[in-house]
Amino acid sequence: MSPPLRADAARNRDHVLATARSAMAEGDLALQLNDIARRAGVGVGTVYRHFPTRRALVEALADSSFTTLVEEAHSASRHDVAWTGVEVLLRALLLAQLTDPAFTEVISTSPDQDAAAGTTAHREQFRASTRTVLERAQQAGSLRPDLTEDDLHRLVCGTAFALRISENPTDRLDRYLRVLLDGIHAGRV
Amino acid sequence: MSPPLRADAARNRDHVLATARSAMAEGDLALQLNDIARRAGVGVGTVYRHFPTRRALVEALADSSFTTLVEEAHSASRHDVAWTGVEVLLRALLLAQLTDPAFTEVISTSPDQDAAAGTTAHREQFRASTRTVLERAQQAGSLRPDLTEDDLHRLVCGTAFALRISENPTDRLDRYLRVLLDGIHAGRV
Amino acid sequence: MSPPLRADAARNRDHVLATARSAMAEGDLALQLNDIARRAGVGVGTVYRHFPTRRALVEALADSSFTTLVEEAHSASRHDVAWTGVEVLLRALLLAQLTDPAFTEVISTSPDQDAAAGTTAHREQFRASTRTVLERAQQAGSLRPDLTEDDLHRLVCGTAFALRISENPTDRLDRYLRVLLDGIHAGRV
Amino acid sequence: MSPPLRADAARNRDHVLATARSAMAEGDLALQLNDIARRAGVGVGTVYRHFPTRRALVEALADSSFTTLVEEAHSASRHDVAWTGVEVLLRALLLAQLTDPAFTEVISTSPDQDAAAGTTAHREQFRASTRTVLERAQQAGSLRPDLTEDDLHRLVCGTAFALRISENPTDRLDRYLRVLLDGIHAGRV
DNA sequence: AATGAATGAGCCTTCATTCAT
DNA sequence: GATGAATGAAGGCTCATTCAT
Repeated sequence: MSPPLRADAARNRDHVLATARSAMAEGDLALQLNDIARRAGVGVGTVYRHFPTRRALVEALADSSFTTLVEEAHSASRHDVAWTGVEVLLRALLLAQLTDPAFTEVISTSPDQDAAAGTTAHREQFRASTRTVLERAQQAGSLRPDLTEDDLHRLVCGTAFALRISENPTDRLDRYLRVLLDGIHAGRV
Repeated sequence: MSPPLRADAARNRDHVLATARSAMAEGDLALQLNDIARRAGVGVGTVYRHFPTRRALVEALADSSFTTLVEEAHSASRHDVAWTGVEVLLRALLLAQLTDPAFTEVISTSPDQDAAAGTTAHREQFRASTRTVLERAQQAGSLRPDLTEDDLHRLVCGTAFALRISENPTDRLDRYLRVLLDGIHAGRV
Repeated sequence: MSPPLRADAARNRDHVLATARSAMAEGDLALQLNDIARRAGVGVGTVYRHFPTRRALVEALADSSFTTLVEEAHSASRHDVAWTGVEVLLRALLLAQLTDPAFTEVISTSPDQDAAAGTTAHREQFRASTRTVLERAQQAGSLRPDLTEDDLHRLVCGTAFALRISENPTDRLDRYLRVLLDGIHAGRV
Repeated sequence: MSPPLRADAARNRDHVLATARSAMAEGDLALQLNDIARRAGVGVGTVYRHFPTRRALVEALADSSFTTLVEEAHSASRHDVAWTGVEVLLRALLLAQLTDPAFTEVISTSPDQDAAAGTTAHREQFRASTRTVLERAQQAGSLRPDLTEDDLHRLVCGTAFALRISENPTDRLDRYLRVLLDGIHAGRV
């Protein structure tokens, strides 16, 4: 659709992205375009050219996490054991959120009016895989039948939130994930 | 500690609080002191006198939810059936968050450097009750032994988050709470 | 409606107005609020408090010219000789435009969505007087019958424009005004 | 003076001009070079190469109106009836302004420091014809003797302005032009 | 010649906080 | 105590112009 970027432009764009990623990693979730420009040693205009809004930048940052996740979700949807698919999928989604604050923002938020095409596509693909995973597990009788794909999605976001407000998120990851998995398992109902 | 407020000052304070509560209820989570002052028909200075920081105002707003919750937690800690205590406590904590955004902010956040005495006290009392509830349930064998009081606390905040990013939080409350309760129940381990 | 300004606030407001008037007189028709603030030695916020938009400032600037003009127009509408009323009115309107660029902007422009109450009132009063002047002169047979009050209004704005793009506006004023007056006199038709 | 343009360059130039003309016709009087470039599907650099300043572009746009006008003015200067020459000339100048905003900008403005050769020439030719028309009419006793060519010029610009700030310029053209013509006719003095 | 990415000054506006009245 | 005017740092964004490709 759009022509490939010129080499120098691409380099700039990547540099801005890298800078933004660092900023977020350091906990600066505000991600102000002016600030990123300054940090990247680049004119504001350059940042605005590549990312007309803060949201556009966030989505671009989230892209790689999203790509990975989409693949993981797809393979999760083909696991021999349906329930294992659920486990794998949820862990992947949770891990992505612990790792990448930009991704967390995108995934915890309703789709943007004018999201990048890529983001919309990823979302759609991920939803599809999730739906498959969910249906298989429900048919296998291992997943509560009263949960929808949206529910799963949000419950994982909630778990990620619980981890985020904790001191050592990574240490607790397995425990909290286990709680979630046990909670959604059908056995108990 | 501080002298009782003059009657008119107290009236002002209450009015500001009421205004702020309305604002938050309407979804204005920014809660700008200037804005509140204007809405309350009161000078900015007045707001600042009573609530030197935004956080102070938020804590004041959260106070009544906190008071209620502390009572509920206390009575939960005396339930005949330990597990029922857990259920009651968690539901109360969850409900408070769905109802009162100010409370949500306070409870999802590490204690403030210079929090109001009341807030600190409430927090402590609530922690104590929670601890009791938790220990009783763990001794009764109904609650996973590997969960601490902090874990419980955060898991509920996570569940509240999951509800908050949903369309009709109230409709889903019971389902999500059930997931959480099943997840933390010891039966499965 | 709004409470009277505090003394110091009023002083500030006046100072900003004076600064803005100077700026315009010096030919700076852009009238940027930041710039005015700097020139006035006042915080930007102060300017914005008193004049939330550039237009509000312009209207405030135009106010005194408008007040004078409205009076002149009113007395013009009571002249014994209807045609003299026309002459007086048009000269007054023309002069106001040569003297006050802010007034020129307001009067050459369609009424603002949210104009100050004063501006709207002035406009209305001026229109009314103009209408009277016009009707009397038309009934006396001295003014072309095919001209409306809007036409008069705009023709004067046009004449003011002709003067503005000239080197020595004031020197030409009488000549251009004469051309206009002769042009709208009925005698010739 | 400058070498003839390469064919493709000429095509580009024309295309930019056409785009700019459309933009102005649509009421975009700002005429930002960046914007024009984008609309024309051409690099900014290309626009800058052909038109180093906004003004240069405006003058280029005005060129064709100017050419036509110069011819009309010339033929007006040869009318049998001197006064008719005045009528024809003024109407032509007025019409050009109603039709072409670029021309209006050029003609209402003092000659540019570094105007294109063509513009300067056109101006000169137009001035010459106007002077002729004016002198003949004054000698014939039909035009006020106290008007200079500059006066005529500006009075027409003023009339154009009056029309421009009106709702239906074209509907009023004849009336306003009549007012002007009657105003400058010598009969009345 | 053409391209269009980059620049960065600079305007607009908001808002937390202070302090004279 | 209450008031609300003043402050000005700070962030958002645009756009004329340059220059490497």
